[in-house]
Amino acid sequence: MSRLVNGDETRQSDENPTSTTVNGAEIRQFVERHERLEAEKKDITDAQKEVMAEAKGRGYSVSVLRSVIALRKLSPDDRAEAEAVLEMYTTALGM
Amino acid sequence: MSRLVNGDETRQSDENPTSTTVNGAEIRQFVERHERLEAEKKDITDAQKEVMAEAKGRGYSVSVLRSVIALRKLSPDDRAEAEAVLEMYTTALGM
Amino acid sequence: MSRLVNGDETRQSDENPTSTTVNGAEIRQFVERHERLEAEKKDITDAQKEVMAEAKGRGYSVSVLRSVIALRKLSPDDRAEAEAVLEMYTTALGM
Amino acid sequence: MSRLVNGDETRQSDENPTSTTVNGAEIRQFVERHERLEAEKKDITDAQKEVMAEAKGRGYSVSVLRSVIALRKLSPDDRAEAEAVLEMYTTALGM
DNA sequence: GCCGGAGCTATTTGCC
DNA sequence: GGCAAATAGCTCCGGC
Repeated sequence: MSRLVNGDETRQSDENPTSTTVNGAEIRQFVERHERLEAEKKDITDAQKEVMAEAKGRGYSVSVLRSVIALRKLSPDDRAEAEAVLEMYTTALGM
Repeated sequence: MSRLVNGDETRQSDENPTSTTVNGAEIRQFVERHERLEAEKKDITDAQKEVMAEAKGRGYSVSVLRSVIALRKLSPDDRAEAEAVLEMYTTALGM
Repeated sequence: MSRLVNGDETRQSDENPTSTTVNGAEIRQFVERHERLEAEKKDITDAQKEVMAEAKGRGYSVSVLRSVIALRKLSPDDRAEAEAVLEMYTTALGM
Repeated sequence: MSRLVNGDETRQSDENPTSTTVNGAEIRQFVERHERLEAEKKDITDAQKEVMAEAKGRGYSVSVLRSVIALRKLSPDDRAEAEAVLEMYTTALGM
């Protein structure tokens, strides 16, 4: 059976009765730091939703705004290619 | 069943020829706020990776840590129980 | 307390011991017909995935194909407007 | 993080000037197969609506029927149990 | 006729 | 890099 944790056997020894406590605290640190960051991400995601909701309230199309943001993410070359490919397909279909 | 754009959303009457400029600034506000938030999310994701990398460097299994976090996520209303589960897991792992 | 089923009390009377059987058969008919149709939908969805997988295997971009299909769904007017709105936004942003 | 198109997917060498026509037919095949399947799905969805409408006309609660179907979906591996649950519900409802 | 909730589709993220 | 699970957005249905 393989071990679920990485090597460094000394840190996992049963010889030291305090090691569990120490490791528990340590693992808890990592877990809670990660969870805290996760919560921050959620807050930001919510803020993004607010941005879109506000834009919608101002009369803008949320879906188009999303498209604009996606386009801005593309490098100019990528964007040119994206448009070229779409046009190639639509042209091939007579659209 | 899906539409690329919402029905009525131009928000552009032909009456005011300067509206494009004004809207340009407004659109830019929304777009840039959204992009800024996206960048923050990326920073946080990177920070999470650092947390995991550090934990790994301390000898912990990243996959086990992820499992622990996932378990805690399942019962957010009962943190005491979540902590008991965490302890059970760490104990079972000889930690 | 509100009743979960619609009126027509006579169909739910306890006076007739056979009504449960009759209604059980009837409800089962509806449920199973619905489930059968659901299974057919799933088969079709799977077939659609196969179509896309095959197209991908032939070297086409699945995402662009999806865009093409979405465009074909739009009425010519809707499509023109969608493109106009996107262009308006990108122009306003100097893109 | 998202791209509008996949990286290398043009599938169009410049060596063969007729490839667009050929690909047009090929693209059309994929697109139309997909659209045809979509239409079939719509027919089935309509049939499902008819089932529910008919059940409603027979005095049943659409929402309860949906619940029953959802329950059966949860344990597809144990149809006997699902049927027991169905009977329990129908009995509890005085049906 | 509108609002809220649920189901489904599509995109994204993590794993192999 | 591909695949699969998780998440978010969208659409539709039912209820008020």
